[in-house]
Amino acid sequence: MLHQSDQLDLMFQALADPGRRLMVERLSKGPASVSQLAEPLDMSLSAVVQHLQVLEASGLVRTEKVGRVRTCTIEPKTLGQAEKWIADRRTQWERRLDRLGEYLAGQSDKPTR
Amino acid sequence: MLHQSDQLDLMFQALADPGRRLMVERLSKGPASVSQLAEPLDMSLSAVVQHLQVLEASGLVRTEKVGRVRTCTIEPKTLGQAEKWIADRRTQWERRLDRLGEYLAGQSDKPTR
DNA sequence: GCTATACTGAAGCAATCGCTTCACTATCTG
DNA sequence: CAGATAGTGAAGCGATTGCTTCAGTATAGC
Repeated sequence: MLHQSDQLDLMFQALADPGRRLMVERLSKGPASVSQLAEPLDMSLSAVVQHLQVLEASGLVRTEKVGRVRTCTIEPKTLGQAEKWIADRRTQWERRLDRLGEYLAGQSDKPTR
Repeated sequence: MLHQSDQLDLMFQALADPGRRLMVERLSKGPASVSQLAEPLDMSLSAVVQHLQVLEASGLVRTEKVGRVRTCTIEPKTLGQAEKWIADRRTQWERRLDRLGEYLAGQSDKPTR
């Protein structure tokens, strides 16, 4: 079983590369073959396949081979997990700021008693 | 000037480490000193400082030194940028699925004419 | 069956990462 | 001033990354 934290490691690591992000951007427009993913990238096909393996291991992309072409699809659920982690931290911070604001407002309503 | 893509590289790279994520989680609850950030982590203070530099370079954390203690704060705006990139990809994919669904529904309304 | 296509796998290699230790510098506190 | 505290900086080192090339396999189309 894969721990939640390890999963996040793999996801963020996968997204930390501009080439891999480009692949994800391409896939968010619809499924694509390996060669289609490789086309805009200035590197060997082997390198692209290695990037693809990183994306697949992270769960961000699912692939299936039919005949000689491997078709790649985005996995929005996994993308959603990364999104949620970030959103949780951000909203936690913002709620803290709100509470702090209320506290300060309370202080100015009731000044040095 | 820092390109948008480079910025995302640094952010996702920064978030790809469990120790650094723990620091961000801690900071989302409120500002902290370097030693406070280090406390739950099983590594030298030097290592923590290095992680902190990664977080700072990514723009996710801002720090300020007063006297001998450096206080670290989260930067929710940067966090929001990473969140937005993910959300954009996910919703783009989901809109595509919706359009596909409508198309298929249209097909079944008007079957093999 | 022959050739082109679409990958696949392994080895190798330079660059970067995530630490460590050790030595050092400020800044409080009594 | 003497010590304790909080962090800084550099060197070093093994592991991981991001490629490359080269050699191979499995389909597809003629």
